[in-house]
Amino acid sequence: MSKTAITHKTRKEKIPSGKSLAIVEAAARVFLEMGYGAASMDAIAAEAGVSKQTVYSHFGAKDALFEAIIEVKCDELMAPGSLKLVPGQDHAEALAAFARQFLTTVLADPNSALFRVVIGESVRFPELAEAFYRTGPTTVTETLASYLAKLGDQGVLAISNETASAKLFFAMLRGDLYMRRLLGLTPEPPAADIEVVVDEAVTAFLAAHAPA
Amino acid sequence: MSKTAITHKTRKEKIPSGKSLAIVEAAARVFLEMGYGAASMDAIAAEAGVSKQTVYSHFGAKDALFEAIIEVKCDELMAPGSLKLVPGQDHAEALAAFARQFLTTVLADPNSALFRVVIGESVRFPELAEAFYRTGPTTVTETLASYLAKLGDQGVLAISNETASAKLFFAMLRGDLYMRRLLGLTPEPPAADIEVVVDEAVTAFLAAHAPA
DNA sequence: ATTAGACTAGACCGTCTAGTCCAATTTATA
DNA sequence: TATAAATTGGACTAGACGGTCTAGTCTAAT
Repeated sequence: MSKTAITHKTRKEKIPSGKSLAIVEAAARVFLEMGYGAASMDAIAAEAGVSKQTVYSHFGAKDALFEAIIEVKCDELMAPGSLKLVPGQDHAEALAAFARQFLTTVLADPNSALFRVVIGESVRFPELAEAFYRTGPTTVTETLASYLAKLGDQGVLAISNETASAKLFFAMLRGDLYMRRLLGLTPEPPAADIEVVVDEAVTAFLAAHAPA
Repeated sequence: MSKTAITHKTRKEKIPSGKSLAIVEAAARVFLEMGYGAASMDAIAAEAGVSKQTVYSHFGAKDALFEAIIEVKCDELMAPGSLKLVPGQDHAEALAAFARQFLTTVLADPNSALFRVVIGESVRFPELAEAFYRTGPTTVTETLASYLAKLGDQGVLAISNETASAKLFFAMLRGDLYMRRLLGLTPEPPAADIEVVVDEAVTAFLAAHAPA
């Protein structure tokens, strides 16, 4: 009697299967587009092509579904190993390639929508904001910082505080274009626009860290 | 009968008088704290110590009230002339002072809440996002750009594109601390924390624009 | 004393939404 | 095929919310 498993764990509780996946994807679309408040469970069920009850069977409540969606999307954001920093080449080009990947990812449509929603709901869902910060900025900063430390040791760059320098580099990348994306004032930018930002940042960064 | 003037324009339609002001302030508090969706007109009326009908007499509807509040707050953000760039002194210190003012303002509590709300509601209220961008980033960038152009002409700094350089400078200021404020992960920072960011940004900026 | 308009408190309406319930139906499993 | 589990669809509850309306108070000018 109404014992519909709240947490879907039949068999292997692996990756969300058919319906569950459909719900997650639909919810992601609706939540990211409309925000938490304006998104209705009916809309999500309809978008998933699934009955409302099924949504509630898989995820118990709206906030739980929202949290699940955001966590999934945060992981996806970093998942594809896309943010790889490959050394070996000339360091300016390595930095540029890294920056290019970062900006392309971060400025892409679903991701900037994700950021917007996380910021907008950071009061109601502080844990999500923290999780976002941890999987996003923190991770990526550490990656760059350890690379910068290496460059510093090799004397290629003058690095006194690799973490601070890494943060500064990302700050340079999050410039005007980034802000306009945050405010929804600009569509997903073409690669050329990104390249301009990357060039400026890399140039300035290298100048600011030129070895003595 | 029941012809309570929708737009309160008795006498001189000046600055919002008693009740009107109370409503604006209460609405600002509630909207900035809870966001548009979660804020209820009842809560605003209660917070203002005013009847609901009075709120509706002064501002016709929820969205109108919200837009009014955001516009007022955007203006306040830039109003106090606080963002003055005073030349004359040593240019490093002028830049630092400007940066200090900027960050102190932008990281202050009601202002970062404002930014959060504008971002969160940028889909529903695109005009507000645009207005925010115009009164905020655009204005401040122009101020700095014209100063940088002067420094460039004097040969103090190597400035090839003053607007791009100004944007880069602000990007450097919007670093990790800024991001954590956006996500609501940190309370209003003490002046010392701001000073660190300012120093790093100014140092890097000057290094990147050192004259040949 | 009258009048007009701002204001109040709260009832009220219609709508929307989260969440529940259930009988009927589909799907999967054994 | 038979049985159990998952799903459906839609009715339903309960409450919040935007917005309106009413009845009545207060104040200041006429």
